[in-house]
Amino acid sequence: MAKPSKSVVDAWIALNRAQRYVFETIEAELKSAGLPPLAWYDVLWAIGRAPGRRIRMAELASSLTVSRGGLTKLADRLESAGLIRREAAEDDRRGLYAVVTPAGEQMLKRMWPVYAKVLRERFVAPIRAEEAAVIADALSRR
Amino acid sequence: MAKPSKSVVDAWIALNRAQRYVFETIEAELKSAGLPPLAWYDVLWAIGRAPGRRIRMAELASSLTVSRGGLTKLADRLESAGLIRREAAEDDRRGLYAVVTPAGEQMLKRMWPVYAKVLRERFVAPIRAEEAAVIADALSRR
DNA sequence: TAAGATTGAGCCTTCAATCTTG
DNA sequence: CAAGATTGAAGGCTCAATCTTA
Repeated sequence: MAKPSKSVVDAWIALNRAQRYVFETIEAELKSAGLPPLAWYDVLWAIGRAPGRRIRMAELASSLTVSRGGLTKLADRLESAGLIRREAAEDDRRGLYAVVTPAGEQMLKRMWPVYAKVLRERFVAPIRAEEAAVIADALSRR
Repeated sequence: MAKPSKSVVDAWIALNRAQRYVFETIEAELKSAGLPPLAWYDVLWAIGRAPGRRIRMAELASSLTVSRGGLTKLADRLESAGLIRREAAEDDRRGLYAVVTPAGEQMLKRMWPVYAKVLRERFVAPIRAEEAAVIADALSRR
């Protein structure tokens, strides 16, 4: 029974370290700029991407790979901060649409440069562009 | 000011998805085999790697990239389960060494096949070996 | 006063139970 | 009864405060 070779385990460890390192740097930079955590960016971005710039809670949860209960509470925090709104679905009274408010749009624009800067300095710079392409391609293949 | 190109952001997103996917599969397989979470494996493995097969709490924490407080509690759980032991350091009465018990060694041996199987099937198979090498190399370069 | 380790508070997440509507 | 969403309980993490020894 073939075990994963050492280099594969190394790749897995490296994947974890790299992910953690970049993520923690982004979080630290956002915090020191007085901005909300990356998870908030993801929510705002995912809603904005959806057709009609609105999305059902359940669908948003699965696109963010977070549990439904988790999204409900995450959305509560964003809504308290005035960055999103939940609107009743006109055709299905069980459902809600998440929508980005103007303040949410603003926040997205303020967060992006910080986020982008970290990706540029800690992800693009140390990892060459061609490698990034290989990684993106390989990791997407599932 | 150059923004990260689309492919770099794609690589970052892919990195996150891949890491999460493999991690969650490992956790699910361990759980369904009645075994402890991956974090426990990491602790046991890190102690076993250290010179003398023992390691100070603070050093263990930093090698696992977890906070000291977090490690104290994680170690509490492993110790309650009889997998590790904390021994007083003979030369510095402030310090403790974490040591793996025989039951801990056993556990490591039971967890590895499950862990390895997921890496083989979900990480090695979809990502080709040469790519894994590129990824390991690129991601380690920091 | 600093360093090793632990503790308590607070935050965020998941899971299972609940409520409402289809 | 099933599906969308929320709620409460429990688990685990971080941070700051604390205790002990150097």
